[in-house]
Amino acid sequence: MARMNPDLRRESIVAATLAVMQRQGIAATTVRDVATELGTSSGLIHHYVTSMDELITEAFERAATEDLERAAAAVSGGSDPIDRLRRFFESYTRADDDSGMQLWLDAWAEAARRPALQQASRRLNEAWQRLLCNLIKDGCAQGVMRSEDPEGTAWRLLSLLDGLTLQCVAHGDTVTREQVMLWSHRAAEMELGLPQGTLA
Amino acid sequence: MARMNPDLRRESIVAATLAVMQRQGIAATTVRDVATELGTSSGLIHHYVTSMDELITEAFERAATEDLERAAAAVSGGSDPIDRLRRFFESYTRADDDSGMQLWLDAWAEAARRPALQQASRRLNEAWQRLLCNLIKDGCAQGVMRSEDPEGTAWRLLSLLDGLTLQCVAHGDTVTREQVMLWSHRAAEMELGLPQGTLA
DNA sequence: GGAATTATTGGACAGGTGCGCAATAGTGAT
DNA sequence: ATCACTATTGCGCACCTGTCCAATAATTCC
Repeated sequence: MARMNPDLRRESIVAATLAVMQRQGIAATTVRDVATELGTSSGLIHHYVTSMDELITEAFERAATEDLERAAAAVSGGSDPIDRLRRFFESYTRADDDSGMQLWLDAWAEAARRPALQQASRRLNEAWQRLLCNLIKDGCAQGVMRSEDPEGTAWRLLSLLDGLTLQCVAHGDTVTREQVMLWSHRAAEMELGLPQGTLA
Repeated sequence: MARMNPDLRRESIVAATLAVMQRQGIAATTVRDVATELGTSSGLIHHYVTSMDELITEAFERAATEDLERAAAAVSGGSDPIDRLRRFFESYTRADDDSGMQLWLDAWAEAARRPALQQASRRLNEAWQRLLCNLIKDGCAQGVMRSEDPEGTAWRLLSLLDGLTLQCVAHGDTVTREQVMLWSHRAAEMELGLPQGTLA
């Protein structure tokens, strides 16, 4: 393989790791698979990374951070709090792609056994909650939403979304994507004192 | 190891597998670990079981089925629908033990890659939903609960519980057990038209 | 140009994996 | 007491795992 700028090489290794993780799952991702994905030797991976655990954590962190930033960007483009909330739900339930949620399922399951991964997973989950929570606080300040406990409201809406989406991704069709959308919209309307159908 | 009745031996193998799974996680459960747990040789396991996948699926199915039956028994001991619903929540959030939920996290993550496990996980998830759904229908028929869509209500309450409990188990304390209890109670009261505090 | 640096290779290492199989040792029937 | 039966053993097989390291090749600096 052609010699490459160290920073770019590191990038490409993380990207390849992520691709393998999404295809095979976190637990089944090996150094050799990453090397093959990249078209290089396995020794090269360890020249840039001290352990497999570190690499996996970094790849997960990268993917989850990008998803979060994409959502934050979509939200901040909204014209008002209601519109921003609508955009939040849209970017959370990306109908075209299960692999993002599958990665989260893997991370939650592995968290108990991989401290570094747990830390990353926890930090990013809290960041999602904060994004939603700030959005709600804004809506309350502007008088278009009502919530006695924005922190709790954010956790409840996020957990409902997680629980419902989980059913879609893990089991196929116990719950449909349309139901996830409809039900989480209605829950948000109830929680925030919005007229039914506001988010539809 | 002493010779044993084949049926009992099979039982003991599944039980040992479950113990290892709860300690180390589904993905990290090996034939040799099960044999050691049991105090026998690894060859014996394969004399009763054709593949490791089959064994793991069977052990998960066993554990989840027992949990479900325990919950069903607790529920059916309730004096009226409200009491039964209270018992449902109590048996779902067993504060003393994370290992049950950890097993579900593992199962949901592995489901996409292990068809047999997916089938079991899905079937048992649906059975939990049915237990709750029947409880709600009963309550509606007796006029003490209100729900336009018991099926959907059951999925929403279950998913909220899953999403919240997931945070407890995977991340430690992003959400506390008290919050899981309080918030799921309140959600049920809202969904079913019960006065606030009915389930406390 | 030559020299120093370092990205990259490919294989060695110790250990772990599921599975299969001949040999052994209990058990119950005759 | 001898038989057929089978539960149980313990090891062998081929393969996979993360990690390490000497050798090689490409690059940069002087």
